[in-house]
Amino acid sequence: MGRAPCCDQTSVKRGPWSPEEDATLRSYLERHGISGNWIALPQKAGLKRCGKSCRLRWLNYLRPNIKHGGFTQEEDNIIFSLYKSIGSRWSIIASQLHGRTDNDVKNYWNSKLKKKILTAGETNTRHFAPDPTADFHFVSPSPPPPPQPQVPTIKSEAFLSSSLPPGCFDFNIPCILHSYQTPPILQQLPADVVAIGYNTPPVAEDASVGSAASSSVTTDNTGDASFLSELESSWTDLLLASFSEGGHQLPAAQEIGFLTNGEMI
DNA sequence: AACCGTTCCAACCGCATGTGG
DNA sequence: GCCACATGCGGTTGGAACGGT
Repeated sequence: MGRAPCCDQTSVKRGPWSPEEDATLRSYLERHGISGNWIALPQKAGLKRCGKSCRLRWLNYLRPNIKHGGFTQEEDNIIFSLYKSIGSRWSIIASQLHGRTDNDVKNYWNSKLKKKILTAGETNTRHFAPDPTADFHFVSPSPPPPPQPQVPTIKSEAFLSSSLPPGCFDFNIPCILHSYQTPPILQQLPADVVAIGYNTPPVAEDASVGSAASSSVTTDNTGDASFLSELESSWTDLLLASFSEGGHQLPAAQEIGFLTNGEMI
């Protein structure tokens, strides 16, 4: 006995949507909005479609400001960076790209971008068509180089979170970006560090700095590092974690350690 | 022109998660 | 806390379009 279908499969139309159906759905939603019940919508709108199908059609195709096809290099970079960090969380990835749907991003990844990256990998390209003007550059998943010798911070610059890819922050806060050649000395971190991490052997097993078993060190000013626990340890991951945690109580100013196997992103 | 393989994308399916009673 | 239902999400599929032979 399988799962019960969400609607009567015999009385609903399936397959491609006709222009008339699109117009009916669009017109209904423009008049009534998405009032919270997709299941009841088809009947109210006079459509012989499953509610889930209506929802999908609206979200992926009819919704205003949807972009189709023509992904830019910058979008490629963002998709790859996020995929590398969080995997196939298409809705999250899509939320970082204005006007893109999860379905679109997923299709694009499966049909084009994955092959593009594999091709780039075969040619042993360290960087995948980096865009020098982009805020966010992608680093190909090549094996990490040997650990670097301990040297102090080599670069520090201020930036606004709004200069990061769209959606990373829903608010605009000043940040200070430090680049390290090696993991920072934890004891010297300022009190308002939100998240730090490194991808070399951990130096401390301490409740305030997270789990050594994950090969990462995390901390935040709220004392709650759990939101980072499932992420793989790399500075890229931690940067994204910090930026995607809009619900966290972030201080007015942040310091975020940032290391990518010795490379700046 | 006909056939065949490939690509691309809209749509479906079913599980996971959220929410209200 | 439990249950039922709605919604969200990611994997998969079907078929149209396209290109090569």
